[in-house]
Amino acid sequence: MPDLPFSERIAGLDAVALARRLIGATLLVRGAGGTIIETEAYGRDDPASHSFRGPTRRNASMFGPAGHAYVYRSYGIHLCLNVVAGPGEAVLIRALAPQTGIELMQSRRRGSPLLCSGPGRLAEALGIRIEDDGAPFDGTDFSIALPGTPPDLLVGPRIGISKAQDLPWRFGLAGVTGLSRPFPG
DNA sequence: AATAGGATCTCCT
DNA sequence: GGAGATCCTATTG
Repeated sequence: MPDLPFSERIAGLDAVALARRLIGATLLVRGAGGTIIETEAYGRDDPASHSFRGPTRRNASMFGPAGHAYVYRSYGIHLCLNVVAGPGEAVLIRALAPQTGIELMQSRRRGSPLLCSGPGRLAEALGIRIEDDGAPFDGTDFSIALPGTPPDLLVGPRIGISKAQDLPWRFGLAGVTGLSRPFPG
């Protein structure tokens, strides 16, 4: 049984479906990574999404092919890593359970024990660069392996947004440490 | 434990 | 000019 490419395995999923599917997946970026334990979905007609007002230079890759990266600069300082779903839709990767390349990630994080808990920390630990915007998850530099069986999910409202705060579009892996924040409830 | 300020990019009004 | 899908450090209760 040949593996289907990642882009074909997620074809047709909207951001919410992809955000749920990515929990428990293994993300590797140039030899560093781990298990995805926290994601958020951002939709096309979603006031909290960068795509809400249509394409700009920054968000162009959100309107590009599904299964590629959308990397943007946050608050002028940090980078954040997303996986593009349908047109204008993406999934923000907010936390990993580190597994591979831990020493490399520790050195990039300058000894902080919080390696990959939070989108900015995760991007720094993985060595994400702004030039990675638009890169495919095809095994060249970026790869994602989806989990065999669906894990138990935590669901809650998204973090750090001021609009559409009621949507339960944040997802987490149940029973783990390392989430960027606890889930309510 | 909680709060406040700084870093300084991209888009919007 | 101001806000934002953030994080770190310092200071206060």
